[in-house]
Amino acid sequence: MAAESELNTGLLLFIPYRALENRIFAALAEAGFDDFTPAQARVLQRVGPDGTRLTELAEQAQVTKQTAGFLVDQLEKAGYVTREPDPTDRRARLIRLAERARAAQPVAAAVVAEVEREWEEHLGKRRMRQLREALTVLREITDPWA
Amino acid sequence: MAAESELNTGLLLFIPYRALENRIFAALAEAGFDDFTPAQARVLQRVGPDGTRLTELAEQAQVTKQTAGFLVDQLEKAGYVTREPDPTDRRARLIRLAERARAAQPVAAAVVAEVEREWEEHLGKRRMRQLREALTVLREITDPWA
DNA sequence: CCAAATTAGTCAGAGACTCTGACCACTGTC
DNA sequence: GACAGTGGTCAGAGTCTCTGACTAATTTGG
Repeated sequence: MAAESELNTGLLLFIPYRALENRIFAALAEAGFDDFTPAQARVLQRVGPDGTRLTELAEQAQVTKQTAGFLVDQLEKAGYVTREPDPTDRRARLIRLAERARAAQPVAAAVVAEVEREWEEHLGKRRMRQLREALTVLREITDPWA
Repeated sequence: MAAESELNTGLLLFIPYRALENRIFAALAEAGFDDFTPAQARVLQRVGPDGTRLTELAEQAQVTKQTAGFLVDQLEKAGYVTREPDPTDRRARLIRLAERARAAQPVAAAVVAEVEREWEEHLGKRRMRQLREALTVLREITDPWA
């Protein structure tokens, strides 16, 4: 609610985050991956290589499992994920990345690499390293599930 | 879509941002300011001390002006903002903070200060300063409207 | 072993958010 | 003073998210 020269750290964190997200989204759309929404992407991003349970996705994305289920439905219809029974627990099902998601990964990774390179160029190697180090340490007390 | 030890910088930025936002939201709710939503808060946060036009709020919050108008309607009904004619342009109206928003500000500010103190304690003064400096410089190339 | 508590997920319904498209009122320019 | 541009609203639809209630499978305690 203020706009003095010293922004609060939260907004300072958010600004580059959103810039990166926008870039990724635009690049994916340009590459033909324009059939999913930001909300779906936030869930998709958290599907692990060996599959992930719905409840776990919901926790990490900080939504209810109903919401996560709804989003996974869309992603499944669009061919980005599959649902398979979890061999270790017959109540559960594992969400796995499908072909279309694996095709999108390199595109997203390339943009992330490109943006990080731009940032490093602007900040300088030293400050970029300091930024990542500080954020990594900060994660210890701000990441509720890790 | 990956979970190696080295997270991409975007996620690293997002984790503490969300942690801070959650803290602010919880504190405001506990203080009785529980009658607004996150989406409304993101708009409210951007109302300047001398009032701000709807279009400007929309740009900064990265939503359409229709969406911003919808959110301002809610905030107005809940007593957080007022709409007044802009003396310099009869098409425009200035959104201004109302009493209830001014009452909430110190609560939010206190939480931000508290969280920043915790972060500084965990990171150390030096790394905290480096973090803020890097983010401030990064803003130069990631903040589209500033 | 079995009853109770817990956990994984779904279904139903409602509210909140966001968009596109169409539109009106005012401003600034030539 | 027409006209392109800007500030804002109205209408309608699609998306996201939640609460509450429920089923099925697992885990726990006696």
